[in-house]
Amino acid sequence: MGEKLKTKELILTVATEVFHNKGYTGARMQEIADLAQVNKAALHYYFNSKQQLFEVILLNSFKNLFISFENLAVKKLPILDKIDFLIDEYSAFVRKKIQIIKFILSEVDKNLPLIQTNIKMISLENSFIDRMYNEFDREMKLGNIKMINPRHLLTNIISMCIFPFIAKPVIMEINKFSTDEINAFLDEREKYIKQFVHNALKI
Amino acid sequence: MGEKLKTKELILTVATEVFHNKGYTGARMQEIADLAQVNKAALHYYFNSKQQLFEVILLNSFKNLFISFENLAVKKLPILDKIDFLIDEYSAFVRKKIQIIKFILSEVDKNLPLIQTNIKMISLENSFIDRMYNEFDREMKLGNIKMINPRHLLTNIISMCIFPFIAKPVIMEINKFSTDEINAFLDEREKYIKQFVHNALKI
DNA sequence: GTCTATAGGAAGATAGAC
DNA sequence: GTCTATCTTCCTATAGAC
Repeated sequence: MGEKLKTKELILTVATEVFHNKGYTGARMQEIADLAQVNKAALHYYFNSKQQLFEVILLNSFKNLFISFENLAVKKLPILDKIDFLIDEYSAFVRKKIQIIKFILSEVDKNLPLIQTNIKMISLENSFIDRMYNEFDREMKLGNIKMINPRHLLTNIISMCIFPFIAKPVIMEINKFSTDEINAFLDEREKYIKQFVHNALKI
Repeated sequence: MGEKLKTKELILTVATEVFHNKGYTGARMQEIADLAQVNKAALHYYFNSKQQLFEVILLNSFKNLFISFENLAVKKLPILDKIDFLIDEYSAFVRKKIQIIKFILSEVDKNLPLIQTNIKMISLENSFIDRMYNEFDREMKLGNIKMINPRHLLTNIISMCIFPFIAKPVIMEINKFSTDEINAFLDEREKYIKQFVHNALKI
């Protein structure tokens, strides 16, 4: 039984890799079987169909992304320092999980009902997001930062942290960057995002 | 001869639609033929292979996106008003071209050499982007707005305008928005992006 | 230039031996 | 539980008639 669980998890691991890299329509059951060093029949034995295997992986990926997000350490810091900390955490997160983020963004549209019916399993009571909104609200009312809709503030920060990594090759072409230059540009972004957000929020 | 050109362009039009919606691996030559009301053989007669048809469409799409970007009206306005104008233009642009933007972002990675060898055909001398950078520089030196690396400033603005539309369903789930709520949220974003950028740049 | 017919192969899925 | 062999369907591409 130990061995059996191992096989199923091995398939899931390599299938995750393949789906993340190729997307649903680009993924091939044969490639997954080869990488897992099992036969195609084993894939169907454990997961019934490509669609069902994919759904397991999409939901896992979505949950992982959510949980990573939720588990961002929330140190007790002055609000602007905390925002700096968040920008560092988001940026590190994006660098590490860029492939999953791209996968989710490209597949989520066609599978929204699936995600919506399964999302409730993820506890979202008093979530990290809600706590951030509350904290933004409190600090604004205390007069520590400028007034701004907290949801748009967080959306702005996340957009600035994630989008350039998704659009890396396009930004590269627009700016006529070499490979070294685009990488240096992405590396220095945290500094400029922090500066930008500070300027936007400081009273 | 008139009719022949028409057929080729008809195929190109419907193929563009299909590739934009399904991506390369999801697109089917049969579907393109059906929508164009021609036979599959006609597709190969005009474009030789799926790959070559795709490459024509990817390059066209990339050029169109570039050109739309370049052709943004550059009215003579005070810098902060001009930035407001740009945010409006970018947002309208994203709303109209979201499908192309997603297509480019998902396909550009695997086809970077193709794009790089063909990008030179697009004139980029004294481009819109470069003129914006120069204008940002000038206004900063004049003391009209705060100092910030112009490339990061433009990247910040574009990220805030585009990313929420790409991540629409994810933002919807994170915020527990209904369909109406997420649409209202996206509609009101321009206002908050402008406010945010103003706060970040005003001396 | 456009069609029918079909080649040739790859894909997902299943039956049945072990 | 894992395999080989095979089915069926689908896909890209081509040959050849008109």
